Amino acid sequence: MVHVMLSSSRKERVFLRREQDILDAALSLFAAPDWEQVTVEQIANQAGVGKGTIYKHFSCKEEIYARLAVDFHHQLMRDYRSIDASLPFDQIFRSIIKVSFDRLLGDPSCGHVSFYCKRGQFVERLNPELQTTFVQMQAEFDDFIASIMAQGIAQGVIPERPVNQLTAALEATFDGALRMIWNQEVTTRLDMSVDSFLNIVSEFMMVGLAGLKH
Amino acid sequence: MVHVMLSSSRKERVFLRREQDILDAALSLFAAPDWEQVTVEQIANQAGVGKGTIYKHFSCKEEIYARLAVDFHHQLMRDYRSIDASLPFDQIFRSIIKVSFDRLLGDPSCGHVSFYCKRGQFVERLNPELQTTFVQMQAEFDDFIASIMAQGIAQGVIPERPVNQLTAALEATFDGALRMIWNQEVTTRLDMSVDSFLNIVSEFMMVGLAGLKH
Amino acid sequence: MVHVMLSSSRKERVFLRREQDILDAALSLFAAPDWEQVTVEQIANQAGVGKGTIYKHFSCKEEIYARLAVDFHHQLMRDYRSIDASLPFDQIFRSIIKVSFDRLLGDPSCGHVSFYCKRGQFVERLNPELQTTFVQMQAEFDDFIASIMAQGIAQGVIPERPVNQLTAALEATFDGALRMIWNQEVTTRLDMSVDSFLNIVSEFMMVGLAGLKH
Amino acid sequence: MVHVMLSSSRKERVFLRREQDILDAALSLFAAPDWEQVTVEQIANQAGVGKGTIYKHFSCKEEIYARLAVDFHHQLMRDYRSIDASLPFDQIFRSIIKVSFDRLLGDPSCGHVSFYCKRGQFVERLNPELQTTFVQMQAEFDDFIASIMAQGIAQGVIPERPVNQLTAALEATFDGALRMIWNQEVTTRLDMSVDSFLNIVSEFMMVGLAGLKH
DNA sequence: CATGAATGAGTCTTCATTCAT
DNA sequence: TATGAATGAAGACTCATTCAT
Repeated sequence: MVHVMLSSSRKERVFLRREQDILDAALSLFAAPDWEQVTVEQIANQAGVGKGTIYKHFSCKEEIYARLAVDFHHQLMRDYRSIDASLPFDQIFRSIIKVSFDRLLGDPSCGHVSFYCKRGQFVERLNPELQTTFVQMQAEFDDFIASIMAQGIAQGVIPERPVNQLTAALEATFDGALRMIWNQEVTTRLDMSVDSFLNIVSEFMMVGLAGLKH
Repeated sequence: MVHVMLSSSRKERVFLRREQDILDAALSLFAAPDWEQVTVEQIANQAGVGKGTIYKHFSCKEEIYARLAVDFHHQLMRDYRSIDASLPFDQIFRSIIKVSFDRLLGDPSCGHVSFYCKRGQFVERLNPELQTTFVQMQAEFDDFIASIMAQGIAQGVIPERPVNQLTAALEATFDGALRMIWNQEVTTRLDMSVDSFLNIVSEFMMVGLAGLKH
Repeated sequence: MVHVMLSSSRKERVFLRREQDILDAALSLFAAPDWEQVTVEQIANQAGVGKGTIYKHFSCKEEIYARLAVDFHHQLMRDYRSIDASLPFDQIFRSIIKVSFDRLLGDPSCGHVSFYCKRGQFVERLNPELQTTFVQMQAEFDDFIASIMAQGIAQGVIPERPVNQLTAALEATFDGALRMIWNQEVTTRLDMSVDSFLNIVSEFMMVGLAGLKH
Repeated sequence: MVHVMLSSSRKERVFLRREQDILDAALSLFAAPDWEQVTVEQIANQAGVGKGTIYKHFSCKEEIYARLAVDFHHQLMRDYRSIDASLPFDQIFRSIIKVSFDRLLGDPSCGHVSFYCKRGQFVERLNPELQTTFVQMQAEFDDFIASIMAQGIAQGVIPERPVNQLTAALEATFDGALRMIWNQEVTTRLDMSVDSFLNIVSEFMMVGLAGLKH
């Protein structure tokens, strides 16, 4: 009995491992500059599986992207939660920025995926289950940010305004900065190191946030 | 002889007019939400020309995008130059932001095009001539921004730092804000009007810029 | 030893039961309008067995159809044999028609299966054993019909002609009528009830058969 | 001017000829026993054109079948109209049967196509224009049959009943007979020549029709 | 020069069948 | 024996680009 269960569990483990192989393969391909042209066949080859196998794990190509985005979200939230919540606001804030950039830059494909999944109609095309997941992810993220902002307001470091107003420009800056790095505009056009760029952007965000009028 | 020349000249005018027709057609199609799926055939139909004619004017599909980006750049620069240079820095700065957003939001296709042309490897795939044009465009833009920043520094409104450091985060914020608007994140997720969003973002940029430490 | 035999016998019973489960599952799926798109996986799911199990019982998908056709043939023959052979010919004849239509229309999947198995090359692709079975089935059916026709001839109700000539047009009418019902031509295009249609067709067959000249 | 028009007309002629090539190719492939497995690529190869060319002429695979069915309908109607309408009913009736069988048996693919297009949901999946065409075709056919039947009734050869009741069983017999010939049941199982079979079937139809009670 | 028919490589997706556990 | 994951050959359809007229 135990043996049977182990055997069954093994099969399941192998299946899940292969699913991860596929996700890893996709992620590695999405890191390349031509990530938008990645085909299901390429993913299959890279994962060392047949094309049909992909469709045992994912109902369509976009579901792979979605799953990667979900995985990425969980990683990011784990990173966030590992930040010491007792630190003063500005240190938490900087940590969040740093952690976010680290994640997104550590693997360009993460960024590509996030970016892809933000495309108009992307979520709408997913199956209902995944749509719900995406909604929950957003809520989880928003809640976290809201709690941090509340702390900042309590500490008097940032103005007392609705959270969405506080984060609006931050998100914009963050997103834009990422894209500039991915597009290699930072190192070529701006001619500065990514680190310097991130320092400036972080400073900018901190100052901008604190300076938002009441 | 004269007749022939006139005839040739008229032909040439017709030819150029047709080129503009194609560009206009492409622009109008790129305004739709499904602009990424626009085909050469659709452009040809919209322009009222044959598909083959497109290739008399542009060596490939991407060249159309490139040409639109060039045209857009010129419009934007014209807008910029129409700003009264004698105003105080912060008014000029706000005007630039306003003018930029107006252009990019007034016509979604402009945004789509700029966005498309920033894709990795896009410029590299163009023919040398267009590549040069893109480099010049960038230089022209940089020069303009540099001159404005110099003014701000001279007026003591912004810190005395290299231009690229001053503009780095601004560009990021600007880009990110645009994308958020296009993706309809502003009106749905952040649940605020585009106008409110732009006000916050502009304020944020102004404050952030002024607050960049030495 | 005895224990082993019992065990084996039970196993065997379970195995045969499972085979019937598969056949039942297939039959139930073939009843739907999209029966031509039924997949092996659907059959396995419906039967509550694994896809691989199907291939322990049937060497290929078509063999399932073949087996269903065989089962159906036996049902039909049983129906036929339950008709009182001492009745006058025309009552027997009408009973046969009625029984046949009842069977084939009572369960659409029976019809779909018969129809499928009549497709060109279908029998030829089967394994020799099944081919033989099909030949025997046909022979059994032909013999039965021949005996009925002989009765009719003896009673002077139908002309004295070779059986194949007597049944040729009957079969055609019967087949065609079935298909018209399945295709819903009867209720839509002809705009009559299936019952009225069957009455007319039965009458037509009876009259046509009796009227075949010598 | 004339030259230009001729030139334009030539292109059009070539285009139409190629369309006919594709239809001819499809028709020839649909004649084979494995006609249900014919692929777009096969049609393209047979027609000597590229796969993409097919889609310049037909929006999808099923449209090819539909067009073939339309063409076939016109041929058949032309055949029908060439029958001398002043003949006595039973001669007209036999002519119609003969002409129909000749057409459908002269080219097996015609039959396959008619058969395919009668499949449930086939017409529903076509574009509205073709759906209308199919409705009109049916109406045209029905009108023709109705006029013939009216003649038969007027001559007192067949009972005075609604047309749909008169034709219901005829259609069934006709359809069934065709399928039996295509499936080679006639020559193998019934062991008679197609001609003999057709004679019997025609006789059967004539007798059955005349004998339908009031 | 203008045209649009022709092209065919490339895309996603399906499914009968196999085979290791 | 039962399983279901894996396979890969097809399949329908798309579209940027070419080229004969």
